[in-house]
Amino acid sequence: MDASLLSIQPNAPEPLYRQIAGQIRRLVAGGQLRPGDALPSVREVAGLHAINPMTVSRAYSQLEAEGVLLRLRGKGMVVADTAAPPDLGARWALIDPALDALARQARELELPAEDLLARLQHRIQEELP
Amino acid sequence: MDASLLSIQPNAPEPLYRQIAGQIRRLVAGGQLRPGDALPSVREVAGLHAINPMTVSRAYSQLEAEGVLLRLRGKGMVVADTAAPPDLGARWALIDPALDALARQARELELPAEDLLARLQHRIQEELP
Amino acid sequence: MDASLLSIQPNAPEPLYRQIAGQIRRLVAGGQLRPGDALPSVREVAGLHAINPMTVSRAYSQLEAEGVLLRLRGKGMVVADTAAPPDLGARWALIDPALDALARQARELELPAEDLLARLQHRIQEELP
Amino acid sequence: MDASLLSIQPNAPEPLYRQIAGQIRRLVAGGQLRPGDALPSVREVAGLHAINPMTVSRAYSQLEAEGVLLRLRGKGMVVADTAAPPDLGARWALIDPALDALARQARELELPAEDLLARLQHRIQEELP
DNA sequence: GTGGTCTAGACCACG
DNA sequence: GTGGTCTAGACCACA
Repeated sequence: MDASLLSIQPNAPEPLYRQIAGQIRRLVAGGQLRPGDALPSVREVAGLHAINPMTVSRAYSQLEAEGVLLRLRGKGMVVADTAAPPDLGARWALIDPALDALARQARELELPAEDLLARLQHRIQEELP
Repeated sequence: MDASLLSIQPNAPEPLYRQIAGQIRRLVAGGQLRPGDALPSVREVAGLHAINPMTVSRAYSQLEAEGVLLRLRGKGMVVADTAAPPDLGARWALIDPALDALARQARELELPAEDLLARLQHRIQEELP
Repeated sequence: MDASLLSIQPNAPEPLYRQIAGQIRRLVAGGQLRPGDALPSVREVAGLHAINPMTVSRAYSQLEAEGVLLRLRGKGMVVADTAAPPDLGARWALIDPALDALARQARELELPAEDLLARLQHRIQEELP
Repeated sequence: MDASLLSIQPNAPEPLYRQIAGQIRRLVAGGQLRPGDALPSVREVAGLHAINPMTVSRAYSQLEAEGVLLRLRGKGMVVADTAAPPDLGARWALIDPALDALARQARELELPAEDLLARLQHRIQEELP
């Protein structure tokens, strides 16, 4: 996996280490990262995104505690063989809070569902920077 | 406005005061709360949701500083006359971060856009508890 | 719970934060810390043992992730209600690795079991500093 | 000495090289390895346990520096003649940290000393895999 | 008052 | 080369 695939937003309210952990967790759950795949080294991610190595390490450690990643001593982190295989239910569960938040906000703002869905579709399909 | 309309989730990662402020901000932007409308008292909200009154007060103060609410001495908080009128662009801007987060997560999880849109539509239209 | 009950050995091979986490985990499993009991604040433990607050915080965070502790916002950490009640099997499981290591080392050193048991009994019953 | 006598646990928290060094140190102190006895080659140990040869070499080098092992050119490592003869005090000293850790953990878990001693006795006497 | 996050930098452990 | 641990210190978020 390439370190540049991670998207870090320093000004977001979500802490950096949780942004990283969340992305990797979803990439594993979605099957874009498979058991055995190597992750970019702590120093590589930290250097590329100009953040502290400890911040990256914290994300990795948390995922290791969850069983998502495995630490190969002296070699780095890989996706664990024991990581749950992509399971549709689990994937929906991971996105559910965000879905819920969006729906609630749309109701509060009285934004028409039709327009919201159109915007979301466009946002999903657009090319990434 | 009735205090019970606020939805507070103590275990969510989003801080309580920001949950409260965000909801009120969106209800005003969406037109469900109009200039002059009274807000429930700090005590009422705090008592109903079993949270610290200071937390509610902090949300109100922040909205007052933004010009969304007005503190009427002896009468409590009301929606300010100077609050920006419901503006479609502003409303979309308020929901944009959530929209963006959802789209990104869906891509990472490789969830089909079609299913996501269907779920969102259902979630928006369902009755609230 | 009193911060002075924690025993920190800076020169042990086991990292400080894991020493702390392990002790609390065992005190909860053994019933000496019960659900709802408050833990000493990060700053208190750090100050008393002359270690960095972050080190203590790391132990607490890990136990929170395990479900042993609960973070009461603005009030500190308490033993979680959902923490497993003292279970004899679980307690033996927690001590099993140490038991195993001791037995193996005794065999390698060809130390007589009788003497080892006598020493252990004495060590368990002796007064603590 | 046969390489298969070494017990290596890759997932234990104790580093591999220290597992190896500790075992050999204890076998020498206990008299199961005597001065002049040959040790299995680095390659043999590494191959059998599927670990990095450098890890084995590091353990050997450390023991050589301690005076426990001697590097005979062309013949491999042997137990040094100058290795301290089995001394009862030294043997107890080697096991003391483990004894201490076990006692402390038992107290924290409030496990009865009687049961602990019984389990330990059973564990010492049982056959090894 | 509480805990959380992040940084910069040092040093260690491991392969 | 890899990750881990710890520190000192700054600043934030929350109640």
